[in-house]
Amino acid sequence: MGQESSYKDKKVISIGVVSELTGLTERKIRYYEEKKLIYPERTNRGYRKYSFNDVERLMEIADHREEGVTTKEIKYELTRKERKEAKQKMIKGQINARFGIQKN
Amino acid sequence: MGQESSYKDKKVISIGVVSELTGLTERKIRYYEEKKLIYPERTNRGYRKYSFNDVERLMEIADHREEGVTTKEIKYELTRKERKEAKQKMIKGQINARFGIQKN
DNA sequence: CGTGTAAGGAATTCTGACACG
DNA sequence: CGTGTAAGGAATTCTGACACG
Repeated sequence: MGQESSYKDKKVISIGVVSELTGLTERKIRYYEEKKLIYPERTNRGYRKYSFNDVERLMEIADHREEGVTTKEIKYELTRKERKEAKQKMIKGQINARFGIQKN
Repeated sequence: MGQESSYKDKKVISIGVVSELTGLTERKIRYYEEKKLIYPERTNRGYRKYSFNDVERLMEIADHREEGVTTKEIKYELTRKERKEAKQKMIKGQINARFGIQKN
């Protein structure tokens, strides 16, 4: 429970497949990286690798772009959203620490 | 609940990445496919694509091979295991159909 | 049977740049 | 600013085959 993210976060998808999955051109995907909206990893040889989370994020980005939202604004939104989620996670951690299942 | 498999089953990983993930050579991975131990999909251009499930399966195969189990025997084991899981799933489905949450 | 390897070709991905607006 | 495209090179993947055992 609460740790089913292992697959969703693993960076293993090539840009070509991400392009198919999202409908975005590779050019756009690379551009959003340049603008720090997304952070793929790299293989030894420098090929980009994305996670399913990245794919979802790219689809959100695409939706916003279609509505005319600039990359800068999208970045702001995305960052805000992340802070919020990180906070939720932390609170949950604190609760578990006091009332949750003991680890030993 | 019970349908978190979407990522695990999606075929999106190239053979090169699968090779890194499993430690198997591409030759071996292709051979296991030839022997029907695994069923990757293909991109438009014919490149193999694997799921995380396939990766796990390959690691099981690797373990068995290390112990000297032949591909034929492994295939038998894997098939048996699948039948078992399919059965569980079906039973669960029947229970839900009678006592589970209504769909309409 | 299971796996390595060299072979040749086709498709992928990468970067930096010019273009348009 | 956001995206297309042509450019040249490097790395990936594919198949069929020969090798060994």
